[in-house]
Amino acid sequence: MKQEATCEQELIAIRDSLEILGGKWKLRIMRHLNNHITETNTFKKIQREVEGISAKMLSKELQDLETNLLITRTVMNTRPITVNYAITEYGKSVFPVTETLVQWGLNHRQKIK
Amino acid sequence: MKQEATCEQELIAIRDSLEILGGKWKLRIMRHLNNHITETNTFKKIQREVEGISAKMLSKELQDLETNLLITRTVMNTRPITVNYAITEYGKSVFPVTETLVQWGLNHRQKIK
DNA sequence: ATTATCGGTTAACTAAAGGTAACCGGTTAC
DNA sequence: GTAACCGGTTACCTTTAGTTAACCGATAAT
Repeated sequence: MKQEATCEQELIAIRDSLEILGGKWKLRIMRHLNNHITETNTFKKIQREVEGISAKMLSKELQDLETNLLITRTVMNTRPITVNYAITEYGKSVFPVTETLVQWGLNHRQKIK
Repeated sequence: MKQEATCEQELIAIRDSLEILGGKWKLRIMRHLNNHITETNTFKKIQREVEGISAKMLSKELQDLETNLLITRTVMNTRPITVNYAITEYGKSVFPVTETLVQWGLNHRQKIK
């Protein structure tokens, strides 16, 4: 549901969101997982498809997202071992955030060209 | 209008958006200006109401936002001189982004408590 | 004359984010 | 046995973000 808040509370809410979702990679990872929600998403696959991210950053960002219950990490019983990352129900709540950023970015690109 | 894109283009769009709107302060400043769109927003007033921001950061962030045509800066003919910052028509397009972050932040705060 | 307000700038610094490259154990294919 | 793939970790370094405090000129109030 839509919630009401004072301007001050709104700014605090933005700060809270950015603490969890801010930085260069987290929202991109979340969007990617949401776009591939029916597939298995291994570490290497994510690294290939979220262009430019290093193993170190990906590892750290995935840990942060898991800590905040936005994704799950599952070690699969395969040879060689693979690890599947999946978005949680709660993680799906991030979709509107990524969607507005996608739309704004697409629109901005059109505007400046 | 809503635009369609491939997953790859979507991730690029998010990157583009974050290049312009990312960081700790820009979205908070934009939200504040949007919430006080009918008032005059002077430097000191913004600094008081966007809690925690230093003069240096505010100055820098306002310059960045002006460069990207999201806000205007107007020196007023008052004594002492005041400067009014106002959101542009284009700047209003950022509102949905801040709105989803506000809602997510409010919801998250409820969830973890 | 002194103090205060406005709208900043500057310098010096610290902290956080992010990048690069080497390396790890385990497994499988050649 | 050697090379390749998976899923990372570690150490080292650079860059960016952000903080603190001092200071500036102009104007106005006491």
